[in-house]
Parts: sequence; C-alpha cells; structure tokens
Amino acid sequence: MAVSVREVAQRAGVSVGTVSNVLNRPEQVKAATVERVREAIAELGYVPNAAARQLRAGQSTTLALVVLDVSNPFFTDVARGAEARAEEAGLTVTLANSDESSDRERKHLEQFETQRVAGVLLVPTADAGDAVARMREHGIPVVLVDRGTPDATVASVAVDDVAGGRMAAAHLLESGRRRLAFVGGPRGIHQVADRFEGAAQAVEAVDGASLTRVETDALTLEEGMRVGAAVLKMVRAGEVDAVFAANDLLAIGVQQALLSGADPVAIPCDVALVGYDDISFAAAAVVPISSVRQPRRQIGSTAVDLLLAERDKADGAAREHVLFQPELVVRASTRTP
Amino acid sequence: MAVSVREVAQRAGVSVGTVSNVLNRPEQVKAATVERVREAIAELGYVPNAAARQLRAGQSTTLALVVLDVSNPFFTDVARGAEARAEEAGLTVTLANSDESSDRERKHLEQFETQRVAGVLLVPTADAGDAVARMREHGIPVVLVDRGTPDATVASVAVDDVAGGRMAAAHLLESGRRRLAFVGGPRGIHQVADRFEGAAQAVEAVDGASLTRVETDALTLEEGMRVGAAVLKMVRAGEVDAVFAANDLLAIGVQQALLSGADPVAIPCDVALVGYDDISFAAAAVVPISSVRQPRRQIGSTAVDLLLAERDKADGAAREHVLFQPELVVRASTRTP
DNA sequence: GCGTAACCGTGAATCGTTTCATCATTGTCG
DNA sequence: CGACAATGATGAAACGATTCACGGTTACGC
Repeated sequence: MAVSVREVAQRAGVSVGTVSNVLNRPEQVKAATVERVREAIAELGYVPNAAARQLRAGQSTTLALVVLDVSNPFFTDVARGAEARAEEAGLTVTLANSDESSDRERKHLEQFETQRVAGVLLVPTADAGDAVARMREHGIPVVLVDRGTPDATVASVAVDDVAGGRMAAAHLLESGRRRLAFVGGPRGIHQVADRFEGAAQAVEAVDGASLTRVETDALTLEEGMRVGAAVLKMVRAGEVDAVFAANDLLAIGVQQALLSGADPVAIPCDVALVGYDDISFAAAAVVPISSVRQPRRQIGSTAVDLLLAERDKADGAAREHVLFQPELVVRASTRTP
Repeated sequence: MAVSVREVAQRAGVSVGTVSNVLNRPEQVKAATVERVREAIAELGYVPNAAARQLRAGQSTTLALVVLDVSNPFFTDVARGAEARAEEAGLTVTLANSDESSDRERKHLEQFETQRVAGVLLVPTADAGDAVARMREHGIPVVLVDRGTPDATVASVAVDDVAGGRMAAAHLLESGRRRLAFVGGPRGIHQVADRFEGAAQAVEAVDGASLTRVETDALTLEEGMRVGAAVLKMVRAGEVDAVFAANDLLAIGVQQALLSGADPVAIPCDVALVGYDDISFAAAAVVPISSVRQPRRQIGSTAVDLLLAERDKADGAAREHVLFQPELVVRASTRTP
C-alpha cells in the first residue's frame, strides 16, 4: 500500500541512504542520480512518512497555538500572525481551542506533548500554571500569549491591558462623561480584570466620576445583548452616560440592545460606547464603535519569535516579556455631538 | 532527555512489552504489575511518543478539516460539530485554512498526506479535483463538505444551496418585492453560483420580477460595505427593493452601508434584506437579518460519520451523498411593514 | 604510473512503540 | 502425580526515515 524509501531506492537502483540524500541534501548527489531518484519518486507516487522522520529527528516541526475561543476574530488574527512567521522559519502551526476550560486546555497540551511539538504558544486559562510547569520540565518551550506575567521562567507577549482600560476610560472622561459602566466578565479572566483595573484608575483620578460594574458570563455577542437590557435601563434612569465593554463582541451586543428597542437611546448623545480589540465588526457596526486596538498579528508573530529564541536558551536564563501598548481608535460611538 | 518505555521497563523491573501492554491492554497484565509500571511511569514522567506509535500503527488518529476561511463563524461551527463527533470516535481534528486559495489548499493536503492522517474533510476550492483524486489514490479517505457533487467516487455532505437560494428569493417575492438584487461573488465559488441559481429560478417563476447581480470579490464584511454603496444608489433610484446576499457577512456589510449614511434608507420599508448562514451576528444586527439557516454542527458531525464509513468501504463501492435542506429564518429585515 | 584528494554512494545502526510467537509459572483435574 | 490449561511476561522483529563512518571511483598533478 504505502510506498517507502526502500521501494524508491530499488526502482532507481540506488541505496536507501541515497534516496534520503536526494531528499535532504541533493547537492551532495550527482545530478544524474538525483534525476533518476526523482523519477522513481514521481512514478511510484512516493510521499515521505512524517512519523518516521520525526521519530528519528526526536521532535516535530510543528508549533501548537492554544487559544480561548476560535470564534473570536481577535484570536484568529493572532493565529494568522503566528502562522506567517512560523512559515518563514519552516514550521507549521496547529490551532487548538480551549473554550476557556482549563480541562480542555490540559487535554490539548497533553496531546501536544505526545506529539513532541517544537513549542507551544498558549493563551492560558485562569489556572494554567501547573500545565505550563509540566511542559517546561519536559523540555517543551512555552510562550504565554496575551498574558503578561512577572514570572521570570516563562516568556510572554502581551498587550498592556491596564493601559488600554485607562485609555478607554480616560477618553470617555475627557469627552465629558462622568457616569461610566464597565461591561465584562467573568472576573477570573485576567484580561477583563486588567481592563477594569485600568478604567478604575482613570475614574479615580477624576472628581465626581463613577464606575459601575456590569458582570457578564462570557465575552460574547449574546452576553452583550443580554446585559444590554440592564444597561439600557441604567441609561434611561440617568445612572450611566458611557459604557466601556471588555471586548468588541460585548460592545456590539450592548449596542444592539440599546438601539433595537421600540424607543432606543441615542449613541453617542445619550450614551457613549467603547469596545476593545478593534475587530472588523466594530468599525462596521451601525454606529461605528470606538475601540482599543491591539497589534493582533504582531502578537502572533512575536510569540513565534520568542519561542524560537527560547529553544537555544539555558534553563536558568531569564525570559523575555514583550508588552505592546494598545492604541485607541476613535469612531462615531464616542464623538462628542 | 526523553523518557522511553525502555527506562520505564527497567525501573519497574519488567520488559518493554509489558509496559506496552499496561498502556494498551491492562486487563491482560496482573494487577500488581500494572501498579508497579504505573508508578514507574509517574515517577519518571513518561509521555508516550506519538510519532513512534504512529509509525508502528501505519496511520494516525487525526482527521484533517480544511476550510475556506477560519474567520467565518459558519466554518468554525462546522468544525465544532466535527470535533465533537470525532472525539466520540477517539479521533482528533486539526483545522487548516485554505483562504480560498487552491495553492494553500494543496500545500495543506500534501502536509496531511505525509502525516498519514486518518482522513480529510475538505471544503474544496474551485479546482480541488486533482488534489482529491491524488488523496484517494494514496488511500486517504476524503469527504467533501459543503459541496454536493454528483461524483460517485467521493462522499459528500452539503446543504441544498439551490433550494436555499430559491427559498430566500421566494420569500422576498411573496412579501411583494419585485426588483431583487443578488450580492455575492466571486462566481467561481460554487456556493455562490448555486444560491444565485436558486434565486434566479424563483424570480423567473414570477411575472414582472427582476434579478440584478452585484458582484463581490469575497464573502466578507468589508466587501459587503464596499458594494453596499452601489446598492444604496440602486435603492434610491428605485431599481431595487430587495437584496439577497450570498452570506451573512456580506448582508451585514450591506446593511451598514445602507443605514449609516447621512440619509439612510429604511429596512425593510425601502428595501428588504436576506442573508445566508444565520450566523449569530445576523440576529444581532441593528435590523435583525432574515437568513437561510444551515445545520452547521450537523454538517460537521455527519462529515465525520461519512469518513468513518468510508474507511471500511471497497474501492469501487458507491459513496454516500448527504444533502441537508436549509431553513429560512424570518426576522425584521424582511417583515412586511 | 602512482599517490592523493575530492566526490559519490553504501548499508547498518538508530529512533520508540507495538505485536506476536514463545516461554515460564501457576493452578486444576483426573 | 502428571498432563494440560490458563494466565503472565518476554524479547525480537518490524514500522520508515536519517545519519555517519567507511569503501569505491574518478581526476589530477607530478
């Protein structure tokens, strides 16, 4: 069934070693021989067996990227950045989805460990510590993505979410808003916690400004629409004049809830709205949503860079921590009327 | 560095064969021995080497799913359905993205072939024929997804896109519209062609109804917004009173273009709008968009089922072709005022 | 014509796991 | 007590590619 080097060698009248050489260092083989072997390969439809190759090599040329949610455009963009950079280095990226469950995350990591992947790019769930330590012990390089740790033993690339939160809130405060609401959750997710923290800092610095917290169960469009109803009431009651959502999916959901009722409130007149991530849907919303932009593809490509650096690093050596600064993109949803 | 069965065997004072038996058929090994081996495994932190295992087994327990666009929620949902079903069968799914390029598609397929994957679920690009034939020749089962072929040699699971297109257009016609526009492209994509075909059939059946075609370069939000400007002019000019978009991303983009100008037209009063796929963003749009729903997860799970069936099928045996019927979900964007 | 170096090819060993024929041990029964 | 099963454990072969020390040719200069 399967064609192996042996058959190719026989057909071309050379040894298996030579076939391997043709495949891997053709410059060391006489042109005529290369030709003959190539022909045999084509005639037999030979396809190298990656498992055998990898067994010999000791590790694969695959990188794993584990994200919290494949449906979130933010992560697919990070993945694209990683893929592009990995391809340049001759590596392949496989994408896995933890769905924010540390259980699924652990399963994927174990799976990847058996595959002896060249490294793991991990957007960690709340309690990924043990799993990461284990990887490291077994000699698999790990880079944490979208999570800045002060931990010197693991490299990381992230965006300063506290700064991002501060930025978003400050922007709302500067345009005269005082009664802010933060929409996001669950609290366990550090991105959410950091963005809230930043917003809180900005609010504290301004006299008479307040920050109400509206909790969600997930960072999805649906959750945004659900809590949007509550936000709508608060706006009507005059308790809130600006909303900062922990990500764009939530922001879009909240906007729908605010606009789609029989008697909608006006954005930005009655209430301003800021999101986070700057996914393409944000710019395309009815009232285009101001958002905090993260260099998504760059996050992915940098993560791969760190991973490559990791490979030739002594065990005790300090790890690099790259922290990108986010950028506020102002759109109609916060433009002062 | 790497711990192998050999070391585990030595530590536990048994042979390598026994370690393997503990791993794969523990019921054939005395309880006390199992215990001892398990301890050794834990102490040494042994992790089986998937490459070696696979080399021996001859093929992997991984399924490949190649989609046209990972960022499209439709495909991520199909993927989830496939993953769930595959997990039940003890298989893993890896996701790859062709970005509608048959070149990237080919590369991925070659890659998967070297990996000797257990099978490939393929959402094919326009000219995937050769690549598929090649896979089949090499004994790798293939199931085409989202593409109904009359081809008896390849199994497929798809949704009746012609019926879906007919359904969408008929719905618009029934609610009194006569000047329809079809937004979609490029023509090469068969889903687009089929949906248009269905719409054309419905329009032909009604006296005085017309169908204008508005071409796009891709099925994305951005393209929708771009051509939306043209659609807006046509609506203003009274040339169009209903739009059928080839997918929801386009529909959402078109809606933004129609609503966000200084002097927006009214949906559904001035123009009705139908999309395709029923992604969650469709229901969450400002004016919730009517859409043709496909059983996404079921498509994925059925594809896996067909693949499993494929494995124990004679080469000449006929392949199954599952064709799901889509379902129209009516929302505000087409409700008669 | 000979020595040498450069160039090509060879083939056996190796990677880690599974499988399977075979051996060893224990227990059972007549 | 001996024959026979049943049960556990063994160890060598095999999977397919790569590597590397080594052997055979060729070409060249003297």
